Amino acid sequence: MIRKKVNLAYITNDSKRRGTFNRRKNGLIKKFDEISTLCGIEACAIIFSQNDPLPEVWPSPLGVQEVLSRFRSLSKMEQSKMMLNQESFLKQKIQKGQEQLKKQRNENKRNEMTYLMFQCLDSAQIIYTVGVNDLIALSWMIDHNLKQTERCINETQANEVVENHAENVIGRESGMENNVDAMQSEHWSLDFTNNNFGDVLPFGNGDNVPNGLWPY
Amino acid sequence: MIRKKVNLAYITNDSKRRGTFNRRKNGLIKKFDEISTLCGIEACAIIFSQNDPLPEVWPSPLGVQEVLSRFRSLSKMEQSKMMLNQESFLKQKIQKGQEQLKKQRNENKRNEMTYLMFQCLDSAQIIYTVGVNDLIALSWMIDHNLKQTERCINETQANEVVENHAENVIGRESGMENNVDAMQSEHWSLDFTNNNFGDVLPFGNGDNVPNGLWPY
DNA sequence: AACTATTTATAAGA
DNA sequence: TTCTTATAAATAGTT
Repeated sequence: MIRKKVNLAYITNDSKRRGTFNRRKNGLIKKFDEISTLCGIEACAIIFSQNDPLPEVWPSPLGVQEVLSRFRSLSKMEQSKMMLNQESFLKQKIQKGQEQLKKQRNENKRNEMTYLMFQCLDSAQIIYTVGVNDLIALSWMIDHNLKQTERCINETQANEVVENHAENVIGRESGMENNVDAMQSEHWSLDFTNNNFGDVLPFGNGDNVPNGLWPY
Repeated sequence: MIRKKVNLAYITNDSKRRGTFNRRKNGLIKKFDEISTLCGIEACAIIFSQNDPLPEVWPSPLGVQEVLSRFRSLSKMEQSKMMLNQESFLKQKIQKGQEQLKKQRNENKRNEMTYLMFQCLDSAQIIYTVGVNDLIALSWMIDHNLKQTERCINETQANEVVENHAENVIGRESGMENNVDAMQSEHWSLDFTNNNFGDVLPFGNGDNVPNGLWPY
């Protein structure tokens, strides 16, 4: 059974590599069968193994010849266009990768801060080994969470008032509001309008968090 | 979200087909990247879409050219060998498919009969719309299940006698045995040594069920 | 080759 | 188009 994600690197163990090659080659060929059936397209694949001089081909030696002749019949213009496509494709891929990296860093940071926050709540004291930057981020996050909580409460209050047309719930709600006020007044707060986390955490915008990336 | 297994047939809806094509093409290319990284092999793929005259290629237009020249440099002998490989490969595939079909039919029959059996237990009467062949199969299955149950009970009895070194459990066990005897004597039974289900249900062997296919 | 715990791919919806 | 999510399919490591 699979015990972990595959490590995407050359498999040095010979028998493992052979096994993986065979399994994945079969999977690949099955996928070719499927896409050509589902989408009615022409395609071909040639896969050399490390040992066998004869390659595995799809759909068949003759089918490969047919696709190859269509491929070779592409005009020079089309071929150079294909090159350009390839180039822009690669650039696009790189850009996409960078965006995903940024996103992932953001999520990692968020998870770290959440963990830290719960650690603090647990031990009821700040963890002294974290750096000042993380403390700032943590504080910002607590601040943000509080504001969000308050917004939630206000919305709930507004809805309940509308739904009930009555005064008998106002007392309880006011109590909740007061609790939040108390929490906020006790909360250690910093000014986050200037910081140097722009690349990882989209601070510096107050609550105008761009791209929905941060904090939730 | 996926609601059912993909129906492996040409997708007539244009936009769905395009979507599926793009998704699967990307998956395919990812798999090529992976197998070549993991196993360090040479391979190439050319995938024409239905609309675009330019195909998608992997690993790149130049990479394709390299693999193609290696492919073309195969000797005539190697090429004909490849053809033969293809032929035996297809034969093997057909045989495998037929075996799986047989297996699946067997399992389907088994499930049907189990369902029918529970229907009968539920309504306490035979379902009159089933054919005589199914009734025979059903009866055989009930017969087999009873025998198996009896074997289980005998084994349990033997084990308990060994484990307890005592006589105070024999009474209960004898009672159970008697119940089974009673069930069997009331059970409508047929002779199954001759029938015409050989292809789907491996009857005709008494309890010598071949290949572990039937009944469980 | 068969099994199975997991990971990965992916169809449909938002 | 991209993201989400439920589900199907692939597959790594074992037997």
